[in-house]
Amino acid sequence: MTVEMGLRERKKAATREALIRAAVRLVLARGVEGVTVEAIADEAGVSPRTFHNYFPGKEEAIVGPMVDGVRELIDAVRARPADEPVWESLRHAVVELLQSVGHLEETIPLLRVIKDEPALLAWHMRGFAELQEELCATIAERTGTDAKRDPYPRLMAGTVGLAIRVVLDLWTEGRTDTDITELFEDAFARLRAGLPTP
Amino acid sequence: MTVEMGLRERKKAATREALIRAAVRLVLARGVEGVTVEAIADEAGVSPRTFHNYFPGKEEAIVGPMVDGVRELIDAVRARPADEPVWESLRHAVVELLQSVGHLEETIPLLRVIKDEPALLAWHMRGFAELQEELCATIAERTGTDAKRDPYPRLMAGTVGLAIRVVLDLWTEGRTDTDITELFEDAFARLRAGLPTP
DNA sequence: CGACGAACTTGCACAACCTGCAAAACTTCA
DNA sequence: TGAAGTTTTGCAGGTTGTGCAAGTTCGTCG
Repeated sequence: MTVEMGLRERKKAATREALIRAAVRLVLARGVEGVTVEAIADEAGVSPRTFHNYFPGKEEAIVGPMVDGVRELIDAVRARPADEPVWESLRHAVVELLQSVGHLEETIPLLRVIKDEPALLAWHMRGFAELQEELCATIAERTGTDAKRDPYPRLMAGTVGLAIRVVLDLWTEGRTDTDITELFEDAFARLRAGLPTP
Repeated sequence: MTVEMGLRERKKAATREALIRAAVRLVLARGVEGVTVEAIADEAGVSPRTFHNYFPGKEEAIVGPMVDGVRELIDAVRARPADEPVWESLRHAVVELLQSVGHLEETIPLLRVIKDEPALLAWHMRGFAELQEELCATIAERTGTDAKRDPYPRLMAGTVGLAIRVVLDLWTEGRTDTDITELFEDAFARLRAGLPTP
């Protein structure tokens, strides 16, 4: 995947990474209101102006990890064998993603902060919307449907997004001790079955 | 519904309404970037400071109509007979809402602007997230499930939200000439059937 | 190697945003 | 009418986000 990036692009990626890390760390420590763009830039060792070359605002940087995760999911779906049923491709890709989630100790508090802060939640949701749009395109491609007219690929993409979101929510609230993968499999299966009353 | 509000509250509601109208009109005319809070406040006949007493930023005002629509949906669901199956209550409530949508000529362009502007899309999606949370509570109440542990009410609320969003998207892009209500019924039915391949 | 062109960083300036605070205007109720 | 409570408004001040131009670093070709 990471094929021979020149020093230039490596540096750029590193800066982006550093900014995201700094943003997340500071927000977890001081809360969203207690963090300024200047502080994040400082922590990452660049000027505030440079921060704005990477992100329009601090929200985008904080939500950064999620957006990156989204990219991975899309790639994972694309990497599945082309003759596999779409449902299965999606299920496998999500499970892979959930199992490879690092920083669990950091992810949960971050999700909590996001949920509590309207501005963060907004950008987080937008990230999901983006995911669904790309997923939709991928699905349409696979199934040979027309994403512009047929509701099918959109509904499918939305269903996957929904399952992920619900599982993440439940998991974040910590009311369940079930494994997150299992939680997802359950939710996904229910949706595939038309959500029968339990 | 509007039960005997004193002059005070009526004025407040009117101001809010005026601000939303002003915001939407200006945005449709000049685009998001071309509109300042000051201009919106001017158009509505109040001071900029007053604008901020009602909305934290212009995004919230622009997305206002959608949020209000959400409230109506929740009320409509609550108004359905308690012994009706939840699926049916939801379906009826949404259909009622879709049929009572006024300002069609204004709604479509507004949705387009929202879709194109990241900041607006973000707040719009957040509005939907709010909807789903409230819907979830209502559904949990109806079905006697525990929204904190059981994925069921969340999945159901999410499914409804998904159907609405997909239909709105398709409709906004204007690629279809199907009636929006019919579009929704179709999407909803598919989801209830577990989204079979067409 | 060396030097040129492209890309990235930075400071500066500026307009807009948003919030707290206190004074003024208005509504409510007795 | 007058007291109590609510809303509007101006002001002050910190934060945000972007365009521009100058400086710096990287890639490449002679």
